Amino acid sequence: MSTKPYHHGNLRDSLLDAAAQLLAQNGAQALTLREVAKAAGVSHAAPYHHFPSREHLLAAVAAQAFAGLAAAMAAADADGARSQGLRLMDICEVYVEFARARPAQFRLMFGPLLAQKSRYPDLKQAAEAAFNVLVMAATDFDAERGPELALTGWSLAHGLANLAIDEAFTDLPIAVPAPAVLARAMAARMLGLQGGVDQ
Amino acid sequence: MSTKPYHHGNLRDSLLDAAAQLLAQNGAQALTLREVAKAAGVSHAAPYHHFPSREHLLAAVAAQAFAGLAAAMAAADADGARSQGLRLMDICEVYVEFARARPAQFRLMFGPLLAQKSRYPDLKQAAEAAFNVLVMAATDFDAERGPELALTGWSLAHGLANLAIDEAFTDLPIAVPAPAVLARAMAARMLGLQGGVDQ
DNA sequence: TGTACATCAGTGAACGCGCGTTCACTGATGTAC
DNA sequence: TGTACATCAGTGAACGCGCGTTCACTGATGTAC
Repeated sequence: MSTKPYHHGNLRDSLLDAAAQLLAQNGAQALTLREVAKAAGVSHAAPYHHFPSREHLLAAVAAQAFAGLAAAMAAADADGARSQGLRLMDICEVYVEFARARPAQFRLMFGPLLAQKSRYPDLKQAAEAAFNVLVMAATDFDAERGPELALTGWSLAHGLANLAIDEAFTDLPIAVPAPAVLARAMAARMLGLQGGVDQ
Repeated sequence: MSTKPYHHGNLRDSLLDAAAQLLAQNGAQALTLREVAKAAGVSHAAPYHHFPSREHLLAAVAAQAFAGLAAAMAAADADGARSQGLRLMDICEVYVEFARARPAQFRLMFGPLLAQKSRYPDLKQAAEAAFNVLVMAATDFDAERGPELALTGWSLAHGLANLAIDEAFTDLPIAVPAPAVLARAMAARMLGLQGGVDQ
């Protein structure tokens, strides 16, 4: 494996991996096709055999990220030992922590660059699958108000996530708990629960 | 005034105006110093007599935008005929509508480009002033839980605003009310009010 | 009121840079017979 | 099993582009005396 074959064999996946890693390091702005190709060990024109343009590559990276977010939320929802309310709080916390752990991915997923998701069917499908995890969990909690709760919880977690990764909470004139704590407390209040962290 | 004097007289303000307009049209990404200078009717090197760099110009634009947001929120809070709860709902609605009316400005204000606001004291001050409007309104509603309510309301409105301008609500498998309606309903639920739009 | 002169606010040419994308090409692979 | 050949997946040079920034300059302004 130390020799470098002319044909890579799995270049598409290698490019995606390299892009995801560069994205995490430098942000979407600085993610250039040439750097991705270099990180994958191929010439800078090679990616064009696998992606029609830089934006298509970014869309594929975003789709993978949505799959990861959906899996993390589904895992939080699957812990059957906890009440459905606590599971929803878990989901919100997972959402916020996902953003904090991968801020550049998170911005790419929801940001303006890929706003027209209908241009990338795989991306659109992945985004909807993630949202559906939340809708179903909220419907399990309250069959009637499910969609409304999902929208509210999403807004809450999304706002918190964005404010946290954009450093809006630093140097604020009031005391601000850690994002994960905030996420649970806000979710609890939204659900009409007592709002404690450990119940 | 139709003649063009060698000395502009008020170029700094003209550049800010031109930048704000170009920002609204094309987004921060496409806002180049050269375009701003052209829109203001000067050569592309002239801005350097007023701003040390492109980023400083953007920071000044963002500071102005924060002042506008603070003023809009303060106006919503100043309607003394309404209960403090309704005023908080107004503030949330104003926040979301501000984002929808000026999405590029909104992204610039909170986005990663200007995340380190301490590098731009005027910007930092303007951002804090806007936040303080919300904190004070929340404290008027509930003296003890003021800061907590402000953080929750901010997250809610911020998430809603971002999701709305990033088109996350289009083509969703569930019905989604208009952002302004959502903002009021979510704020009402957060405050423990009955949640109607007109009360 | 004039005048010398420092300072300020413009101009326009030029620099270096890295980017996305295209192109003709070449080496490797797979398959029909 | 061989062989001819189409197809695929790379290479590396080149293109055009627009950007932020720098620089020497020049015209306008203001002020001390």
